[in-house]
Amino acid sequence: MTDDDEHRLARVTELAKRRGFFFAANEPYGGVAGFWTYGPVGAALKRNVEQRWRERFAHEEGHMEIQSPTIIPEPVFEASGHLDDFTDWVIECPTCETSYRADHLVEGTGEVEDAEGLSASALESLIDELDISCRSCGDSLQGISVGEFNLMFSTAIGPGKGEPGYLRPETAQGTIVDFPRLLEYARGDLPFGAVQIGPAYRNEISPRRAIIRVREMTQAELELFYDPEEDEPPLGAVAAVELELYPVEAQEGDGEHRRLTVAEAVDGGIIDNPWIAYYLGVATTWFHEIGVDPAKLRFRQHLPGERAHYAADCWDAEAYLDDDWIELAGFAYRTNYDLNKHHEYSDGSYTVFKPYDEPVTVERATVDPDMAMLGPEYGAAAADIASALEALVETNPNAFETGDAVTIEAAGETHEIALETTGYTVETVTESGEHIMPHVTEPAFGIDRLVYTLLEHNFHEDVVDGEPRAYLELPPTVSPNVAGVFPLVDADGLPERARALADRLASAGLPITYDERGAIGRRYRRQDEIGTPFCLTVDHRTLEDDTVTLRDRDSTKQIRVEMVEVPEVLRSLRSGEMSFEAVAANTEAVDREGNS
RNA sequence: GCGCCGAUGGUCCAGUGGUAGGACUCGAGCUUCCCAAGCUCGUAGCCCGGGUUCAAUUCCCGGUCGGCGCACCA
Repeated sequence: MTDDDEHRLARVTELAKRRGFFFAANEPYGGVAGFWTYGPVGAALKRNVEQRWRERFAHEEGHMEIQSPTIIPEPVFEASGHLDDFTDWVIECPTCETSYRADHLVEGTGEVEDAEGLSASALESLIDELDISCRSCGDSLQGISVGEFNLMFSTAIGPGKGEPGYLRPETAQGTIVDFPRLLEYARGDLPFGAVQIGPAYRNEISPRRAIIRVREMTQAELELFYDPEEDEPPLGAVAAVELELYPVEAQEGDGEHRRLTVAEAVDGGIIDNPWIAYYLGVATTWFHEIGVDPAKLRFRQHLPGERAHYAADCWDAEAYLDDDWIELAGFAYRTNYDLNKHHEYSDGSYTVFKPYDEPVTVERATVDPDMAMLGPEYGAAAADIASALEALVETNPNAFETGDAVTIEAAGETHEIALETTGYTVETVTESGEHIMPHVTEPAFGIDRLVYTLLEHNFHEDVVDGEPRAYLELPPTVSPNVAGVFPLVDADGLPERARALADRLASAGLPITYDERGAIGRRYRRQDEIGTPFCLTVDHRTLEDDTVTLRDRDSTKQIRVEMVEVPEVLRSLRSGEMSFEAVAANTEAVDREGNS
């Protein structure tokens, strides 16, 4: 094994730049940190990863896919909590210029819990009162002002100062805010899911490590809306999937991973939310299929203090990359937090009508205050009195059953309201169902990190015929190309035959690349480096019997395939229906010279 | 944001106060003809701005970008 775990980030990044996976954007102008361009093969790889995700998490689950805007007006984020919770309070030591989160400093004294919600001035006075000093140089931070830093990119919508808006920090909010429409398309029925694949933006303080930590990323997020009382995931489908888990109790305890099946994790109470358990099972299988190394994948539960403001529980899928566990996806139980907030802040209704199995008949006390009487009598207080009556009938309908008048407090005074003025009645109503607020469980994937993971986990070096070789062991379902098509030599009419084959494959929708330049070995190596799983070579024997050699990237073995069968063979290799070994089992093997 | 280190062809590096060299890659040709062979030729570079200097890729200052550490990662 010549694989070397040293400096993998540097070597993968070098390969990525040289072969066109990704490179820093806007380089001719010096570039700005955290923005990357996907080159020709990188864009193809990323597109394939997105497509595999779409197939698994939207199509196969029967969910809808939408696209919402990336710019969202401020009120949405006021409701969602991002405006407050996405803002950090920052204080900088004037002596040594170290900056801190002001709320963390205050919390660190043990005097105040949860200082995050405080205002800048409140934090400043606390810092003064508690006489907090710089952890780094020890100088006092008294009298230093607290500034704010919001991780959302702000912008202005429309001319002039415009309406304040932000680039979305997650695709989720765009999906959740349009819940009322989505419910309509789901024909009012729970559970249903809506997915979105697209860009999200975070003004990271410190973008790092190539495309691992960026300011513009692509997310693939699924919002699953369900009734927590009734709806259950199809756990049976993933019950036997083995998960590498790192729950809170392990992180705080022995530090060991727990290897459990989905069923064991649910039954053992390790994973509380069954939907999260279901998606961890689905994701595990999917990660393995697209080329994440199973030995370098785990699911880590968020520690209580680590969770986002909207999450009741959260597990991250983490990949071991560059000597570190890096988050690839988050599986969050968002409860009804977001829907509740939008229900309250917006004009929309974020509830679902759940019919009962049988309609129920109930007696209900109601009031219908006679404003024609109350208005002239009480003037400005009339509206408050009406509200008080409505509140009273809900909390204590008996108050309307005794005597000819009810006594209520409104606008700071006590009033006696005649029973007939209240419009009090007890009616018999038939209720056919109730309005409930769905809960949301959200699998959210960072596509860029996943693409990087595939490169790093599948990067290998070996020796073929005495020459070192670098290759990417990408599964055929995600590799940028499925095959390279070559003439063995640039002579004897072979290029024409090879070109015709390439054209035919391209017409059949197969992503292939044609190359006739340089030595054949060099062409193989070039394809190895971009992860092309197969190469087809037209040689002199092709002219006699219409067969070509099919070379396997990982083993460098070759077999001969009938030219007419090539499109179907490649298609089944691409889709994963057939492995190279399976194809080779019924096919003539050939040696390095292409001979039987 | 802070600190340390770095930035030279497409890639990886060497080097210099008088505008640079190698390896690989890439292109043309010869040769070879199933795993980065060989030969010839060619294309192509000193991150940006300011300062010092007759002269700066080189020295100084600032910035940008990158790596690492700290902080941050809703």
